[in-house]
Amino acid sequence: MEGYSEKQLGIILVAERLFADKGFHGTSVRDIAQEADVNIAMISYYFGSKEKLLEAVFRYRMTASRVFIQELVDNDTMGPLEKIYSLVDRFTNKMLNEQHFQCLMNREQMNSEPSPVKDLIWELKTEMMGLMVPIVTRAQEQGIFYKDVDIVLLMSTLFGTLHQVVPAKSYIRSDPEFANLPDDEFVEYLKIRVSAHLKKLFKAILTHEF
Amino acid sequence: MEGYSEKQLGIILVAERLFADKGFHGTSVRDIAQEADVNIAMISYYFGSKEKLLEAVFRYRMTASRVFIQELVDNDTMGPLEKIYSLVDRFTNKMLNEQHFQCLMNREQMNSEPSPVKDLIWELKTEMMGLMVPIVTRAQEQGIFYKDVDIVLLMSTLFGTLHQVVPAKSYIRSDPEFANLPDDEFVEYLKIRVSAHLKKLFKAILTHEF
DNA sequence: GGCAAAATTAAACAAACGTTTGATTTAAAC
DNA sequence: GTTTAAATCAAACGTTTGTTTAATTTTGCC
Repeated sequence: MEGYSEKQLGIILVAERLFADKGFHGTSVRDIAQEADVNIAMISYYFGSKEKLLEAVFRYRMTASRVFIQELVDNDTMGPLEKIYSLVDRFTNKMLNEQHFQCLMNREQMNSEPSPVKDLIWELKTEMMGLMVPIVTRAQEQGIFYKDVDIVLLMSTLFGTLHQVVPAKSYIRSDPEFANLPDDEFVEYLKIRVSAHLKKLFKAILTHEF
Repeated sequence: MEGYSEKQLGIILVAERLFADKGFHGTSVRDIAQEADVNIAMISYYFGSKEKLLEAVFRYRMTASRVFIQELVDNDTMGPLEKIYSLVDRFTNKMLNEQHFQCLMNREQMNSEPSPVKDLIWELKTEMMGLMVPIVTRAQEQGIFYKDVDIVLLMSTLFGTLHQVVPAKSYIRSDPEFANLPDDEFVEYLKIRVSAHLKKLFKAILTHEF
């Protein structure tokens, strides 16, 4: 299914960024073609349509997400809290490395009409839940985690916080403290800060310790 | 500045819903006109343009948000934790009562290009922060709240979780447990559940108690 | 009733949209 | 070198877009 040429991948990455920045309908195929430096017709030629291009963007990133989840499942040597920490760490990294795609996903999940893309998001959410729930419930049965935890909403807290961080970036950056910090360094700083915040939150709510 | 006729308000509310459901560019003025049962020209006639209509939607909801914030500031008889609880309660209610607008705000804050609407969102965020920070820092000085709290990210957690709840609604609802619960009752159930989750989170992280 | 302002309408506007066409170039295979 | 398929292109396609026009109706006031 995969195996994109350099040109095709260029289109996908440009589309990802523009869809994230301006929305699907706010981005014209001419915008994409111009920024990706290809002829307009190539988009239909390669992907069939603008809609299908959006799906291609999603499939491209979501296969990576699947691998990502599987790695977490396979690594079964850690204790529950370490597992949660690792999960938080990796999600934080993923989110801030894939800011455009995460914005796009945040946008698309709000659409009211059903679509193949919404189905993909739903699947991914279900898989994430299937990853998280067993870790927590097993630890609860072992008495390591407390029981009065709303796992579904805790996932909403995790993803909600991470999604919120992207638009909050410019807000946090407006602090003169970060005035002349290069953008990539600021992102690295953010990763550490966000991950620490989330770990503290999860530890407190799950173990009642600090 | 306010004082909309019934017809104008009808347009604003329809636009709010459609912008939230399909995005600004995904919604045509013809869609709005049809659902609001007015002639297409009335939108330009009343609001000037589609863009200005979006701004009108924002101004309409945000004046209410300002009042909302001021009420919280004025009510100064509570202790810090009660204040946080009240804040969580009211934000949860607001979020689930204004789902369309909150979706819309979530969408618009992601746009890359500056706009009057983005400025409004920025202002509101700043005001929210100005409300939250004094409550927490004062309680920290009094030794009631712990100091190792990232207030900015805690706000991201609050709004992120709440924003995430709207798209998560259908996910939670898919549980057979809620199969034949009327939608408004389900929303009331959600309010209680979300508010309880957030209070637990805030109490744990701020007071180290449960 | 008559008048002026506001509200409402159908129709038309140019611009932008996603997509397709048909011709042309490039690449690969024999 | 010829042939065949893939890639690329400018141009044009028919829609849909947001907005405006100019005519008509409704409204409020004297």
